[in-house]
Amino acid sequence: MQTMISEIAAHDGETVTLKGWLYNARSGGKIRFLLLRDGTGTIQCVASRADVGEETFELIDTLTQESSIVVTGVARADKRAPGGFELDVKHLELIGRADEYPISLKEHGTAFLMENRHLWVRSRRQVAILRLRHEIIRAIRDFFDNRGFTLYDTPIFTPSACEGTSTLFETEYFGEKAYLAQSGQLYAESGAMALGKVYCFGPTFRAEKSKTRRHLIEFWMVEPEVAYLDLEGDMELAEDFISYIIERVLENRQEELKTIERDTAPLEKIKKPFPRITYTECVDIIKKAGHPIEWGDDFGGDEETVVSSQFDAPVMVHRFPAEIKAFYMKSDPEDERLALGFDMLAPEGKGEIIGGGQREDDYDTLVKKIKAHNLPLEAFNWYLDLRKYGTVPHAGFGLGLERTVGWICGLPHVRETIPFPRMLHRMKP
RNA sequence: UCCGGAGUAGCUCAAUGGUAGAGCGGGUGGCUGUUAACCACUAGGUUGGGGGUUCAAGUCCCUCCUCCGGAGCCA
Repeated sequence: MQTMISEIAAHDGETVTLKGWLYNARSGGKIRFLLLRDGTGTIQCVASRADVGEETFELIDTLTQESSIVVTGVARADKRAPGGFELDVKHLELIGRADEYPISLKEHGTAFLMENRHLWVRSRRQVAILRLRHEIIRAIRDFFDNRGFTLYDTPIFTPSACEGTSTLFETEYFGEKAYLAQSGQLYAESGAMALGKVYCFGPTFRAEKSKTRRHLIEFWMVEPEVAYLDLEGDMELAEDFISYIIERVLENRQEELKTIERDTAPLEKIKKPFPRITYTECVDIIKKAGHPIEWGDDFGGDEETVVSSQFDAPVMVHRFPAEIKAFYMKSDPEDERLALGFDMLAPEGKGEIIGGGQREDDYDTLVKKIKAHNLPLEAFNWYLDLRKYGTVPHAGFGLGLERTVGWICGLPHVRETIPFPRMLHRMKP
């Protein structure tokens, strides 16, 4: 029977079998220290010539880093051991001898680590980050599932753009042009009219030549869409959503946060309600900070940081100029120049993690907006049907998973938040 | 795509235009409590590719490639 290293404390004094990989080895004259990892943790195994016998002792001296081994021995609490417990080895079996492992315990450059991403994921830090990603995904699903949302999977092959602005990956679909989805939103809107409250959650693709610490070419996005919801309700939903994710991570993943040396104080400070400020107020804040900006300009990374650094919690900026926002956004009835949309900016200068808002629900207005954005009307016939057959006010948003993971983990770059990041000019391994 | 920086041993980095080096990793040996162990010895190089200047180029010039950082666009 196999015992996982994370559960070793429950087996103090017992004989257990651990299965894993050799992380590091140190030797004394007649004693060997083997650091074993199994994906749940690491433990120091101690082997003496007298305990394991001549043959096994010599085998141990030939073990290379990352060789897979099965070790049986007695678990024992020991202050000298990293992790508090160690294993007195009785038997050791070599499963697969590793070739010279490229990733040593010393420092490496980013390029080298990215080229060896398939091996890099074994390292302690990467394991912790991937577990945090998993926790965040589970929290996302639980949040919506517990609130009566239905998962509504949207297609990845799509016949046309949903926003004219971003660049799409073009591919071929049995002789027809097809594009990889850059958002599931328009399809999710059809789900809201069928099921009331839905969300889609999947990979999305943007062929933008973006080369920054916040961009991936392929990234995961969760997009809720709710019938009979307005902008204010949408912002409340987003605020509850983010609060829930943070709460879950702090509750379940202290160990991993410690491993990656994340200071949790900024996360613990996050409490509802989140600040809500209008785009127009934002422009004033940015101007006062000495950045040149005019009403009507979109925010760059620096501008976002100026705004978000003024608050402990994520800040929601709403009512952007309609001109710089997508065609499907509803205009503010109190000021037609404004769109009923919002962005949520993460604290600590991590930038936009959510974009969303209320959708245009009037048929004629939507047709005008599609035309004004120079988009082909016929591609949106099905979408316009949603306004033709029982239109209702509705709203939703999209959350970028990798940016959220990067923020919560306190990482400077999103490339470590997904097992195999697809970036500009990098598709290997 | 634009602006900046960098490519030297498996990895991280040194080397005034004048004989390419260290630490780690690998190999061999030593050590009974190591914590990225330590000590000794040892192997390991077309200095990113191509062209040029020079008596002489890792070093200077041109060009291409790759990577890193930033900008724009966006989640």
